[in-house]
Amino acid sequence: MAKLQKSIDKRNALVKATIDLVNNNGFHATPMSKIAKMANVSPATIYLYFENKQDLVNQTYIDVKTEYTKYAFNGYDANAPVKEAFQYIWNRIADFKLKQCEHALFLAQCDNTPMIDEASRQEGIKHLQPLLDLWAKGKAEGVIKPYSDYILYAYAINPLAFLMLAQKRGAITLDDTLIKNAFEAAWNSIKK
Amino acid sequence: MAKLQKSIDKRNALVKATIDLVNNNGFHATPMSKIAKMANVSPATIYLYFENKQDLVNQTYIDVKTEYTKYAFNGYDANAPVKEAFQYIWNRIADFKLKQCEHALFLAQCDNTPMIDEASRQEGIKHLQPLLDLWAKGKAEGVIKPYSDYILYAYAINPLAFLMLAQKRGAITLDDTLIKNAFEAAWNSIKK
DNA sequence: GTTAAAAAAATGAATGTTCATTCACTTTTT
DNA sequence: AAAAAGTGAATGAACATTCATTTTTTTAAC
Repeated sequence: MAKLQKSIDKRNALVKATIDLVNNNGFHATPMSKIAKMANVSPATIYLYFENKQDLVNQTYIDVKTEYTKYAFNGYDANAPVKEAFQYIWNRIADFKLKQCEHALFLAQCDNTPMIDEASRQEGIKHLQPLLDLWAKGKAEGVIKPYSDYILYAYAINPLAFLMLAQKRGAITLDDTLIKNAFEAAWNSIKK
Repeated sequence: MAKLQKSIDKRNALVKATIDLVNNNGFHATPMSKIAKMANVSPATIYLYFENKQDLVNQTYIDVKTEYTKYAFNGYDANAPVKEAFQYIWNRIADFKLKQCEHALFLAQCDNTPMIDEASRQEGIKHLQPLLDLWAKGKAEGVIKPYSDYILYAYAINPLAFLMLAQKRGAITLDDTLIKNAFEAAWNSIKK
């Protein structure tokens, strides 16, 4: 009850500031005081919304992961043919990483770092279920190679993270042609 | 002169401790005092070998990256046919990530984090030149798709990093079959 | 070879700073 | 006027780095 009365805007500002600062400096190099300043609140206020710094970053991770997967599966038709369905999800994911680059980078940092609690990491994985279901269906139909989900993910989805990073560092520019090529490569590496 | 007299063993112990602790706690959560303790030296001794903490981690990154690429290209014949040559390098890289898992994880963390100086990152990239040369040759011969090096890397090499991470977290076990499949997927995604 | 003085390397204990978190108080909302 | 939300200024712990000494190694004279 008390919690619901608190301004959701403030929580959002804190989460946003956390993403921004952690992206640019890393978790341990972003002081609570800076997060507070960027969110225009007092440091003490953070503790009204989050237990402590670890909780703040865990919740931020879950928030962003949820946003990511919601976007990825938004409008997705689980009954469409496998390739079509996969292409839909893949494009949504690419789109997310292109448009919400900062959020995607934050997730990459969380996933490659001991920054997040194991529990939160597990929690984050669950959100991908629809994609795993699609792969199961594709394997059953003999359309997709009988690899484990991890292999499929490593070959069909994860490369996008690398491309985002390369773009962020100014090494490439992700235009439509490049994305189209990347999808073909992704599909080819998992289709039977 | 003075520098050469200092024990190379101590430097190595410090680098090793850094890898271990940064892997498990992240850069900013590993105090110099712990690195010193693990390397069996005094905190002050670190400053005889490295300018400061940032320098220590930069040098560690370069060290590991050098070791990685040396291993990857060891015994490599640049005149072999493209697929064969690529398979050789790919297998060496997979081998490295399997056998030197901790080092591979350290590199992944450095590459996805604002932990390393941009200069050291650039320095690290140079070491991959032989692979880029091979791709250029492959493209010229029409054996490899005309994608940028970043795309090729994203699809053919980077997935290995994801698989290592999955293994480290206990989600999969990388056996020979799995590696063989992964190579086929890698090659298929870049071959013309 | 032995030895002692000089140089180099190594150290444990400061030093000063930064930071997460708390607290006593104020402002806003109900 | 009571409750909730918010605050700026402590508090105390952790940490990177430095410093005054000590230990080890090197040098070279005998």
